[in-house]
Amino acid sequence: MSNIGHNSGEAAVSKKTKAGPISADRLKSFVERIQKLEQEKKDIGGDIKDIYSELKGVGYDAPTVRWLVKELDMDAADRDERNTLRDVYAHALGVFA
Amino acid sequence: MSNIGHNSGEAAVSKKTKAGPISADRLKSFVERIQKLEQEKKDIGGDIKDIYSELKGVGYDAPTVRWLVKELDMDAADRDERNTLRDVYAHALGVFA
Amino acid sequence: MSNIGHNSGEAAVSKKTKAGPISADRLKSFVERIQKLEQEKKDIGGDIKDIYSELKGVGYDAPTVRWLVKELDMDAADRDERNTLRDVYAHALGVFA
Amino acid sequence: MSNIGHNSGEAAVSKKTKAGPISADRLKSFVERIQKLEQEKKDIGGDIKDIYSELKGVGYDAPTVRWLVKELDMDAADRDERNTLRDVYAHALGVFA
DNA sequence: ACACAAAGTTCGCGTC
DNA sequence: GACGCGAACTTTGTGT
Repeated sequence: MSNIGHNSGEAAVSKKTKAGPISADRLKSFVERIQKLEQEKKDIGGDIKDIYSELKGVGYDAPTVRWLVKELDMDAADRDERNTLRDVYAHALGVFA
Repeated sequence: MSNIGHNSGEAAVSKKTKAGPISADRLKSFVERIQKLEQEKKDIGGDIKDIYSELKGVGYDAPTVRWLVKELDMDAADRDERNTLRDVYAHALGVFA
Repeated sequence: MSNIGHNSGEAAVSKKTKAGPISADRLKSFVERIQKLEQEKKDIGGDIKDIYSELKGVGYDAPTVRWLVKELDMDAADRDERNTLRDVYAHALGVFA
Repeated sequence: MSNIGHNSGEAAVSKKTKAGPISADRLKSFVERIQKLEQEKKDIGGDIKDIYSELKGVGYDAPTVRWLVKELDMDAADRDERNTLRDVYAHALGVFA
């Protein structure tokens, strides 16, 4: 078997931990790239939040605008079918007449 | 004032709906600014996801890297105190000895 | 004041860690009560999921039913006002005509 | 039958909307079952929140207890492997030494 | 592998 | 001014 002295700890190792040579430099590079992007994403999130604040400050309703943005983001056909379906179900129950 | 008797629609109106003159143009402007930023944010989210895929492809464990990034994002002092507290509680229960 | 020289570890301790005598028994009791409730909550979640599966199995659309349940859970007046507001905004933008 | 010639809305109907005869009674039954369970779930959620309030009131740190409960819920072996992996990654980066 | 749904965390708001 | 409450966003897990 000639396993003397090396290969220690291979046998019982789960799939995850056996994942290969973990290069610290490579890991560091990945982490830094992610950190950078996370920061940008966070900044944009802040900008969006600012707009909602501003908008609310001049009398608009933020939740409604939020809803608007989401609806506009949807495909028109999908939205129509979804709404049709909702109507069918609501009428079946006799609610929201 | 000639407001006698009708008081048209003011009385029962809730705080939200009375919010003032809703300029369509202004609303449109707000919506578009938000849409633009949301798109950018989404794109960055995609980039981050790509990095995790790449990273996983070369043998790293994504959840662990995610954990790393989050830990690094914390203030060192806060992290230390949090960990100390966790140790105290765990030992109080006699678990994770 | 006679505080010279001892007082070890009191000064720099944050508000959180100074929180008083941590009784292991009491902590254990709290934890167990929470665990029990979490388990029940999880079970109910499973039951709900089963119903959606069943419902889907006989031809209903799960997302739509989900929407229905949520709408029914709302106060009627709130729902009406929300919908009115949405209409106003949507028409202001000239969308979803 | 008087359905000659129009075949109203069958042809272009998507998979979802063609889902079969929607019995209002059956739908109602499903909805009510879900509502009941959702209510119970919500109540339990409230109970759990109460415990955290109580616990905080006598000096315990809620986030730490939350963490404890979650850790206890995990399988011991999984937790160990997760921690090992975290150590490996942290040391690779030379952080949290 | 993608999308949907659930859970946890965090942020803003109203209250005391 | 702080605390508790509620909503919103993010992330994790699951089912297709």
